[in-house]
Amino acid sequence: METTLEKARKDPESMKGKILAVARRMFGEYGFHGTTMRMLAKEVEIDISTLHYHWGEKRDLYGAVIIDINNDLREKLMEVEEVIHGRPLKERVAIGIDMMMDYLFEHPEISHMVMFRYFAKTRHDLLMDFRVPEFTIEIVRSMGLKEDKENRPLSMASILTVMNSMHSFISGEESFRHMVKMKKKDYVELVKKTIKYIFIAAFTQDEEEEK
Amino acid sequence: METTLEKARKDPESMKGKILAVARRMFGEYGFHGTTMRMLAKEVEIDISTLHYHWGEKRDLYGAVIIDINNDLREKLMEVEEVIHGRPLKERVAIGIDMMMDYLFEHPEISHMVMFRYFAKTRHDLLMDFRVPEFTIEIVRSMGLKEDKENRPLSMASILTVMNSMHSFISGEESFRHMVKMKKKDYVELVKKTIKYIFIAAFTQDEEEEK
DNA sequence: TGATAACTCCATCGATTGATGGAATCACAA
DNA sequence: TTGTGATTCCATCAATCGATGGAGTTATCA
Repeated sequence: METTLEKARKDPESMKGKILAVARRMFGEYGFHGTTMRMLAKEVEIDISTLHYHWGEKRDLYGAVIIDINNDLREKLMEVEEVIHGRPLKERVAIGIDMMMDYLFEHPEISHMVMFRYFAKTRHDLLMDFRVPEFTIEIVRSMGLKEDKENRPLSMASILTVMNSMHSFISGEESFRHMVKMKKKDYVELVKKTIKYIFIAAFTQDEEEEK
Repeated sequence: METTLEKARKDPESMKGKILAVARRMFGEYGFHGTTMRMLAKEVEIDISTLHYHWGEKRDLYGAVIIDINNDLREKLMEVEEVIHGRPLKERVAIGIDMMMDYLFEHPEISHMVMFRYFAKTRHDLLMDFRVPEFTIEIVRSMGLKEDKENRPLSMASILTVMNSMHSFISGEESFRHMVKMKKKDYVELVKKTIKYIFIAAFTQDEEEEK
């Protein structure tokens, strides 16, 4: 049976699709409690009961948003992996960062949602998680970092650090861009440059030492 | 005249002080909309109207929390600066990270609140900001990073990256610790080790090249 | 001791929240 | 056209939200 989420993903122009898109954006900006069903309804220009008709209760819609973003992230990561496969480490890091940053800047609600899930609690238990553990391990493998028992935690934590740094600059753009007084385009370039500046040096330091 | 916040900071055992401490923790965990006045009252074991008696309306209390945390952060940064002053770059970075991580792990609500202010919006306008721009510039100066017109944005963005990485691992401990399957103590050590592994290499790469 | 201020809680308010029943409308196959 | 299911909206609900008035209690000091 086709689920509501599958319908919404297949046809973004449908009512279910429109609602899902708005929910991604609003839940990302205001969080679960900060977003009201009436805000969502008003944004889609429908009645609040139409919202419930399509998606059931609030937490179901929120859960659908998380699953939806999980799917998007997985697709993107696989795409990145195909491109960087076989290249030298320095290139793998640089290309991976560039591709992910371009993608996340186009879909900032992904970073917003990920940050919210990591760092905020909800009054009710919403037991739906991003698949970050699996993703992290896959990236460690894809990047060819050390996976022996000794170094595996360091590798995983390093990947988490670079992912979090990306999400931070995307999600916190409003705060940080004002801070460096830049226009959108320059901010994007600065952030990409900075993250590559930091993490290429970090990830290649062992290779450099061996030379 | 002594403000309510000053009283609360001066005497943490007073009712105002207790409320402020609980508010820091709860607002940090659940955010502005996720925290209700009744939750706070219940946690302090007082009536909700006693809450209003001491702190006025909700956004005033929230604002006091932000100012309070700003004060704490400023004090800590000055303390770090005193310690690292005059040491070589590699030591400045290592000590700075160690001191800040120890401090933030002791007061995780600081990281929670900072993350919330960066990445989440509220339905109402709460125009109170952390003094991150000033702090960032001070750290760039304290660390002795390049401040010429060419490199200043990169230096600021790099400091933002390391600060955000620290806050991320503190605030996201619940998510990330489960991911690496570690006990608290080991997690703390892993995170400190990882951040130093990454950022010492990053911040000293220009020096290394010059050699 | 008595007067005053500071404090705490009970009861309650109006506004907003998530959610639903049912009538009206639409799309479309028979 | 007619009938049927899908869709949309109006009206409304109970629950919860932030906030307040006022009575009762405690602390302070002359």
